Amino acid sequence: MGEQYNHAAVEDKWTKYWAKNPINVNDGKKPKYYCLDMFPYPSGNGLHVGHWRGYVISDVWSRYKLMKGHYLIHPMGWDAFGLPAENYAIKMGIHPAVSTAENIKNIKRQINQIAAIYDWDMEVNTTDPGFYKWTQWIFVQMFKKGLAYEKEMPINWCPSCKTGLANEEVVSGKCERCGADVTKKDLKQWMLKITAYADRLLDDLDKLDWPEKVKKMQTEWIGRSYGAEVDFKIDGRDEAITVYTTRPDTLYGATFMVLAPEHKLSPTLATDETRAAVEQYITDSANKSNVDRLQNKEKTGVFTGSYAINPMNGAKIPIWLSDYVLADYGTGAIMCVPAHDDRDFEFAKKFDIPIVQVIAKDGKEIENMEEAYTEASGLMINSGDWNGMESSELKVKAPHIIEEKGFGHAKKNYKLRDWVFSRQRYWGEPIPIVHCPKCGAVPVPEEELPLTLPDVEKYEPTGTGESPLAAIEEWVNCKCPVCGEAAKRETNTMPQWAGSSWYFLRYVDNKNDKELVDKAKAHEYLPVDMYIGGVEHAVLHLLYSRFYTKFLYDIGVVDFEEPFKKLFNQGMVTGKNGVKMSKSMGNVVSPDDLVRDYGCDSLRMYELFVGPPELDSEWDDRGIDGVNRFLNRFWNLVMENKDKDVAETEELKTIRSQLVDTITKRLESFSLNTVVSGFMEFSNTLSKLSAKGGVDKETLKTFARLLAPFAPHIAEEIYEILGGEGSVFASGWPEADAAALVVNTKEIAVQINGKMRATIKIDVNADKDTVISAAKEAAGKWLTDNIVKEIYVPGKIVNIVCK
RNA sequence: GCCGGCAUGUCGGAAUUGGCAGACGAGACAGACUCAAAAUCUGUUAUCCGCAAGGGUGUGUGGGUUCAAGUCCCACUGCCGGCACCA
Repeated sequence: MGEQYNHAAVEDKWTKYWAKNPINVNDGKKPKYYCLDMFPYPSGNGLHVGHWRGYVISDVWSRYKLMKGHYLIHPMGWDAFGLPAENYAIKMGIHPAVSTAENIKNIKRQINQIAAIYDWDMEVNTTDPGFYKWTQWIFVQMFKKGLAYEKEMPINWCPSCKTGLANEEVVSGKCERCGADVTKKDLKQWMLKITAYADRLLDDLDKLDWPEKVKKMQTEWIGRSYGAEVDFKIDGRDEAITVYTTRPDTLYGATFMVLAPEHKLSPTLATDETRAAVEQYITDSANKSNVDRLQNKEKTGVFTGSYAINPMNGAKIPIWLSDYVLADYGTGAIMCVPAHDDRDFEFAKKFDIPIVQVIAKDGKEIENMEEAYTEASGLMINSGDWNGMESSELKVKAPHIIEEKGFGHAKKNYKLRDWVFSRQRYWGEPIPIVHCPKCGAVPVPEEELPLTLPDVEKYEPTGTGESPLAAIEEWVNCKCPVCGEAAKRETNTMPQWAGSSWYFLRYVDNKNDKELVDKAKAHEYLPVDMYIGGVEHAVLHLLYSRFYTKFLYDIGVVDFEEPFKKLFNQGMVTGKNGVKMSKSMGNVVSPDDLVRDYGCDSLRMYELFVGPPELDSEWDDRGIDGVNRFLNRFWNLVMENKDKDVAETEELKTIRSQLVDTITKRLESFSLNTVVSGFMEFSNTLSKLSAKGGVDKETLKTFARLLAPFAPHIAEEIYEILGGEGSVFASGWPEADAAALVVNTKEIAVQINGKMRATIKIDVNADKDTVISAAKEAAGKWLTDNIVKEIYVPGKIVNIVCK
């Protein structure tokens, strides 16, 4: 037997070789393949084995594409703005730029241990002024197109972080980052009008090769619905309350209305008798945090004392206030049809409001209604001239009827809301806007970008809602770019999402200071062919990136509308019992020691072998011994056979082709865990053949080539030992010999009455009678004289049914 | 509550999509090598009955379709993730 495999020496040798002889080169002829990882936030904790897994998956896929003859775009960068660096600065007094740079250094070291073929010439960092110049530039373009606007609105306020939060950052009423209960605060906020793109964001999902799950989540997040806006006159006043409804067909059944307490008409509806109660209810709702409002399932409400007129039948219906109506969806007011809506039904029952059924169930009116009838099908009743119409048809026609009658119109609505884009924080891109007393909000001229983030003494949020930047007078005070008069800079910064919404465009032209990206380069290398990352970004990051790309398409920066053609979500790696790896749980496994003890190749393969890549997997350190033993066994197999000059037999040729076929199929279907087990199986088979007579070099070489994307170092070494020319990655992806894959004999199972009783060897081309009689012979003792049925599925199975 | 996903040996997980359940690996047990241990190699390892040959049972639960069900259908249970009164 040859020398033992020394992973440290071999891995070091090939790391140096690749540095001198790059394997991913653009000769201008190869088709490009852009494989992108979701870039990391450079946390001080470094990477754990879960982060590693995503990068290994993308590297295996990239190397496979490389061997298939592509030029790879496989870049890496840093999403480095954000709260943790700032909080660390507050705690330790270290500038975020300093701690971030340190963290990047450490994580880059860890990423290099993976031996992924990232092109570091393409590296980007969202905190680099040369990068955020363009993040700011995009904002200015959006401002010019009216997509960035200021709005005074009640925003979510985290009293602990002392900062505003986007709706998306509030998780069940609590701050996404610190877990504190979120309250509300009125602040002037920069907003991005993502809702202007709602239809395109929804409709274009069809074009994407993404997991259905993610598409569905985005669809629901956008939440498009079709209905009508209807005006209800307030009794005794000239004003009307406009409501949005998806069920205009049930208009005759509207027996009351409910307004959100925040609705601007709410305070005006109170009468002398109800004023105290109404004002109390409005105050209470305003003070309630989102948590209380959500936890209290029991509906609350107060009658205003005012009435509205149902425009269809002229009925006087009471107007109520309740916090189950949301101020910021639809019009903040609803018409209530208790007979056909669960929530309205519950409310009507509780407050004893009449219930009028307008759609017949099974052709009849329901006696003693106990729950709302929510089906949109059935004939209309109690509905004047609509009686007898089919409700599902009326639902479509009603908006037009209403429009003709002049008290409403058809309307589309979305759950998607505009994006709150300002943060009262230091560590983010300054929003490039100047507030001039005369000219209003004016963008910083493009030639003055980047508007760099100044140094501050104190990073703490001010607690008043202002950013720490507000304290730097010489930065805040400036001249208006339009009129030249004294003006003040915007002091809010952008959210972390700003940079990550477009970074993938910058990789291919990361040093360009004239344009965000050169058009020719963007056309040549983009869009991204494969995007790999965690499912936690299914909605926000992926939706924002799609929005940005569509906007940049509209202003002619790029010539494609969707950034990511294919998406793969890898599962999480958890600790024992599926517990998420976290510092506080003390179950974080660092890859560093494993790389040192077992080598990069072993860890790469174990990251894949631990479970199906798309599912969560429990990490168990002991499992890595299995793949490590496999690599050593394969090494020993090569050592045994390298000088033997074994002739290629038919059997070996068949095994070789099966190996290529199996690995390629599993790899193509992203079943990376079974690729690894496939390697083990074939290695075991070859070991047995080696003991008998030996294994030919061509087979071992093919094995090494297939192994290369997974365990690149050992594959290179073995390929070289076996006399391969140059890098194994230049050898192309092996092809299976179709002729050798054809098998003539096969062992199949024989079932009697569905129970497996024997196996027989058959000629795959044998006819049914031949196979059946062979089966009868093999399983004769189970047969009776009364044979009911004989089934032969060619090449698969025999089943004989007898009584 | 709604929408997804999952459920297979002691453990992680396979099963060509309806065709021999438990591949591959971990762990455990036994043996070889060794003064000894580690490493390595060989074997056993779902479960029940049986000395054995052999047979029965078995993929969360209950039913169904089928020659044949881990896989399809119906009902249910448990766990994980997402959304949370969206009119």
